[in-house]
Amino acid sequence: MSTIKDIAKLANVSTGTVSGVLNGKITVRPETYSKIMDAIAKTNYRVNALARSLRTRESGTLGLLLPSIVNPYYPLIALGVEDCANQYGYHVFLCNTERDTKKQSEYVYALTNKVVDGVILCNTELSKEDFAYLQKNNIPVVVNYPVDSDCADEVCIDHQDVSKKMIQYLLSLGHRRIALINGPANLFRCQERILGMKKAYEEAGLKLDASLIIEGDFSQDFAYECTRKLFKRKKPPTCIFTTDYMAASVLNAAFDLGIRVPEDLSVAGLDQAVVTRPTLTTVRYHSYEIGRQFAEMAITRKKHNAPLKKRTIIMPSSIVIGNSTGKCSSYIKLPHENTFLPEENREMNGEI
Amino acid sequence: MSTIKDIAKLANVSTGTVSGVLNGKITVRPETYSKIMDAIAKTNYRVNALARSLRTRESGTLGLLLPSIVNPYYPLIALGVEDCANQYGYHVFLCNTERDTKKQSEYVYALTNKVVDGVILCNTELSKEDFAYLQKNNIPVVVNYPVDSDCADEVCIDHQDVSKKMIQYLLSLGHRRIALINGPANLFRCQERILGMKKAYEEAGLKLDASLIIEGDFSQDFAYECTRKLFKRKKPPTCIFTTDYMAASVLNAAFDLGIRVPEDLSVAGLDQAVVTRPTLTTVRYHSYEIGRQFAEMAITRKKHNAPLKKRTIIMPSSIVIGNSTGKCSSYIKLPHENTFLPEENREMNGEI
DNA sequence: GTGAAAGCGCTAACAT
DNA sequence: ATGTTAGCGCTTTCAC
Repeated sequence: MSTIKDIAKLANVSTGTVSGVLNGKITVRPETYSKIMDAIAKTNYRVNALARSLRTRESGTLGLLLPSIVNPYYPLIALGVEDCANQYGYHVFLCNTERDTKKQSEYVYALTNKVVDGVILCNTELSKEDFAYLQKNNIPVVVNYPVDSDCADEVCIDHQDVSKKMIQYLLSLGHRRIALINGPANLFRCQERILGMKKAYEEAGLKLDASLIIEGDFSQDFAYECTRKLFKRKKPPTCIFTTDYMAASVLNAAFDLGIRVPEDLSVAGLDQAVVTRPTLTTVRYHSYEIGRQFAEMAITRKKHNAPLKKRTIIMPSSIVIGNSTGKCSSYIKLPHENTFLPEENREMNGEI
Repeated sequence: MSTIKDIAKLANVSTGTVSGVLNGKITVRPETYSKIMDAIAKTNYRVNALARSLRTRESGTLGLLLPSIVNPYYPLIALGVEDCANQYGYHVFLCNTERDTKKQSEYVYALTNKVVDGVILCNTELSKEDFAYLQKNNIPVVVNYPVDSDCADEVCIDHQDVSKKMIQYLLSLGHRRIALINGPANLFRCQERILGMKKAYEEAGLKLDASLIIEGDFSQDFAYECTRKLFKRKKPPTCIFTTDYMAASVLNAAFDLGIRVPEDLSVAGLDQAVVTRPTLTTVRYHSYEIGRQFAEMAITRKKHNAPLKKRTIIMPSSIVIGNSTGKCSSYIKLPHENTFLPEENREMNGEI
């Protein structure tokens, strides 16, 4: 490997000149320029990014923390992050934490050691210590959930609103027993989804059966088993609302149970990450764009020398109606069910 | 950020001692040891990996080139690579090339600049120049297809054998019009799959309709459209064989066309990356393990100081029978079809 | 066992 | 316009 010194010697100039030319920071005589370029071509010279970063304190790398890479939602985001980063000449360390707090910490510290220019926390809620550590080291942080810090940027989705609107839509189809297969209850977005659901019920003057809000772990296995269990209940749901990845599993479970979708069960997803039959009613998040925003935020914050005020973007989202949801029917009316109008429906005061 | 100098000053020792202790390369008096440790704890010191790498020429990072990240096969591999790398204290640059030759090149050069300890080329067939460049820079390279170089390791799958066995299985079900929705014809594994298919037909004494071998681009859109087109043919296939990601799309297309799987059409996949209904007959590759092997190879090659001989591993694979394949029937016998035993079948000499 | 000092390859003042 | 030089933070001889 040739170094800047070799180039300087070959071109009969100083290393400073070579460096200046390479970075477009100085103007030189055309003669000098070509001498340098010739030398570079001859030696196949390439900058050592490590040495450069050591001096400039810029590494041209971003760390992207994801809770999963198997859930198809995240590759979509990673794609956006990567594309945008590449456009800026940046690269991305992919850090798949598997929702493991320890792995999260390790990544945070490892990334700091490697002097990344920014860290993107996608659905990765760090501990106070880890977050503080990033801040102390002046590493630009971009998150997709609200944080206290004034100097971390946020690329968010109004999860509460999304959830509320979807539930409203499902209620409008006549569903009164909607199960929410949620993620871990301590996560912000999961709490928001519950709130949105509650609001939708409240505003409709309906009461919500709390047993239909289920805390899961975002895994397909859980969703599958959960669906089976729901259908062992005396009053199974007429509709299941969950993330796309889990919804795919719900569809499979329904298939295996001989439950028709949407005739017997409506299924609604969240984040438009899977392609199924029947097609899924879901919420489009523009994941790729979210990814791009993540990178954009991190990089611009780094490039900005002056301290930047916190920036918050709420990304748009829209409900996409598929074939997995339909009017609520009573196909799976169980023997023990009241054959009269169920009490839930009565609460709707004839709005159906 | 505190440096090794700060620690040295605080502990009243030299930087060399601190460094030696930190890397476990020297033994010091317990007293000295605790002085250093105290100082480190007090200052929250963390090594600067950049500076260290600049000296040691080891960065603790691997570059992983993938042709796609949306195809669920690749996240699975990435997971394996990452986990194994992490165990060795390494990190992974995820490089999603989208099968774009230019992006591939750019990544190769960028990674070299950043002084990666190894590059994993997963289904990424580099140009001669790019490959040579890596070799010239002494960067350990691991591939999953045969390469000329004596010093690149190979973690392969016997694609020909896999393809042959699957086709044999499908033939055994009575299928005689099996369509192969393949990837780009210039790719090694795609060629191998064709060869395997041909062998299976040959050995069965059957002749293969070349028009059923279709060059695709691994995209779901292509697979979907391709399926539709196949069913516009006078003689549609009774079976479609393709990769899992595309197979999922084939299932969707069949659903949309009202074609029942497996009654009207059998579908077989490759790489066990999707979960569908009906469940897919596919080939299990142990993708996660492949990923681990990738990382293992790259890292051990780097750690080995003496030049290592080329290592080649053939990873096992096994056919997994799902519900997407079944005995060939004549459900979709079209009016123009001969009602007598089709000529293809006659070639089987009564073996059916 | 520990310290001093050179140097990895680069950039950025500061000279000229 | 170009050269000189210090130094980023670390490791590693080589002394002692």
